[in-house]
Amino acid sequence: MNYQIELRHYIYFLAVAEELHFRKAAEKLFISQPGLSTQIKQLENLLKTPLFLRNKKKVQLTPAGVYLKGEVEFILNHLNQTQKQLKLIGKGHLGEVRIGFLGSAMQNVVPNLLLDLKREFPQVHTSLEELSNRAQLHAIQHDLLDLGFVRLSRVPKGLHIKPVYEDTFSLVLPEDHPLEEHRFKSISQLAQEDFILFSKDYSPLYYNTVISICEDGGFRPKVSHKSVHAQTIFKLVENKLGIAIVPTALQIGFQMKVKFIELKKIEQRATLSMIWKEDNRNPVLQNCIKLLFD
Amino acid sequence: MNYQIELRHYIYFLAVAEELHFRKAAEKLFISQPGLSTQIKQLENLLKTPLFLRNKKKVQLTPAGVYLKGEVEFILNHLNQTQKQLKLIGKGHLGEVRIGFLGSAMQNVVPNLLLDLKREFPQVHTSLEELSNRAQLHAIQHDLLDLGFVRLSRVPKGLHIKPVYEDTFSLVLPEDHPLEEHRFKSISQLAQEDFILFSKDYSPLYYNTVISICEDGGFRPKVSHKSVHAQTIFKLVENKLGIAIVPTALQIGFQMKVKFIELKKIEQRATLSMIWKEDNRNPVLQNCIKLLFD
DNA sequence: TCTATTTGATAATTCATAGTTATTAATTAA
DNA sequence: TTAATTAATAACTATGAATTATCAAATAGA
Repeated sequence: MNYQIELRHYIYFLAVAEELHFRKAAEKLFISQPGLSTQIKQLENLLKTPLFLRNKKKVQLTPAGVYLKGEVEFILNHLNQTQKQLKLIGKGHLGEVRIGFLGSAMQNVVPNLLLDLKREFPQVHTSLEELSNRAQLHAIQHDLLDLGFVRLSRVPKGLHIKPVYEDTFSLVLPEDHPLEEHRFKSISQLAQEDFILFSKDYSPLYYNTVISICEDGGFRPKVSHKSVHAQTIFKLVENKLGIAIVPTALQIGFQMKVKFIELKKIEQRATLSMIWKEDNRNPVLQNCIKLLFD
Repeated sequence: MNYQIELRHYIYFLAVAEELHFRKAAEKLFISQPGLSTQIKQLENLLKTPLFLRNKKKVQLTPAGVYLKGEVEFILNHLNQTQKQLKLIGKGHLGEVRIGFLGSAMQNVVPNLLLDLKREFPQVHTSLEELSNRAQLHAIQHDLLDLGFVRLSRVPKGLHIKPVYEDTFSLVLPEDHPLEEHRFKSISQLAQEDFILFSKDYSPLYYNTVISICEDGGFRPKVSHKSVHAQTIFKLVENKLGIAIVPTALQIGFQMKVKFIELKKIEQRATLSMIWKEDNRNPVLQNCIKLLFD
């Protein structure tokens, strides 16, 4: 007499409480009547409370039995519901992804992903945070983030990286700059200008790419300012403190007195990549990755 | 592979989820480690969802596991409470309510409720526990508590909140403090004093209210100490380590060398609210709620 | 009153499986 | 490299759930 109450006891109890008849309840449970009788008696012993009054020809619930019936119904329901939810979570149809991104990813890739997610898995929550490349790396490695959108060519061990979007670069010039789009031939025309760039720290890949675009044009750019915000860079250009080269996607969504000249012929591209941790087991993440490659 | 999930599985799961270590969990359960391993694996098969990530030296919960842990905590607590209630009913008592409260509720609201309960339902048992706002929220959500008395303005989904008592605030000053009640005009007279407050963690609403009382008086209070016990706060004031602002009800029942000045003109009030879970099934709880609103 | 029938409980038995011990493979730390 | 520690696997043991067979008590019909 040293055992434990199990769900079996409650399930059997509920059957008897519903049928008020041991043989019928046993049939419904596909077990024999004596087995049921002993299990119910066991339950009563374990709870130290009689649940049924049986006077040989009539079975009825005690007040304690009535109370327990209600509770058992509730608990078994709750357990069922829990199991259903659990399966959804396991399949990634229910849950949360935490996404980090560079400002320039917000023009295009991230909003599309969010729309697709909403459509396919309406039960999935997303949390979004604009972060630098470096901050995203750190957050992903420390499990503060599931998915990042960065401009990097390589990534530390343990992380995956996959390019998702390639963009040309565009020149950013003050509106009244003498150089017009139809007269633009080569980057070398800008050898004497001051350049404003995203800081090397914010995105080393971007930084080096811009430098190499200029070097391919035969000069080393004079860098006058560095910034981490597109807004700031455009403002500086507007005020004629220099010119800039940025991923083309960035020009959407800003109202500034600047003009853009897309560098179509230049082979360097701004590559936006998706990064995540190899052993991240968030099932929602797997669905995000699938969504982005179908 | 045709068996059923039993409570045993959930109890074992919870132990592993808490320890994140199979051997230690097995010890706590007084069973062998291999037995535990097979039961957990069985549970995962039955639920068709992995609950743990085990890479031989580290055990951690999957998102599904995290969810299940919360649910299992709730269900096991609920079952425990049901068994307790059942025994009381079996003995002819009506049941039990478990009440949590902030210290300041003990001066007034809670004792009255207890007296009313005793008069109307002498068969009902009560268990009382002094807890912080946060601890009460947690306990109510996990069915460790039926009713809480807190100072909060809002409450998570699934819980009900109802204000039960509004109190003015009072200044607490050392007995020989130069400021006398009849010469008190405005809180701004105290701009230079050090303040002792209940810690923000204990009751964020209280904390912010006191800060805003001072800011309405035109200054930002210097906070020198924080505490979670009225006793301690009064002792600190007595020893001239600062002054305090507390709900007026608190002054009853302490013998200290401090004086109180009620802030009658100040619009902020200390609101004590009652909270409970929407789907709490304790029948006695409904009676408590009725008692407090008649 | 005497059967016949139906109820839940008891007794003896069987058998499924929870839990055991012994061992292994993988990982980390020294 | 070795030593120590982890969780998983394999073979087994023994607990106790469930079975069959039976009983005693209650009801209903003749």
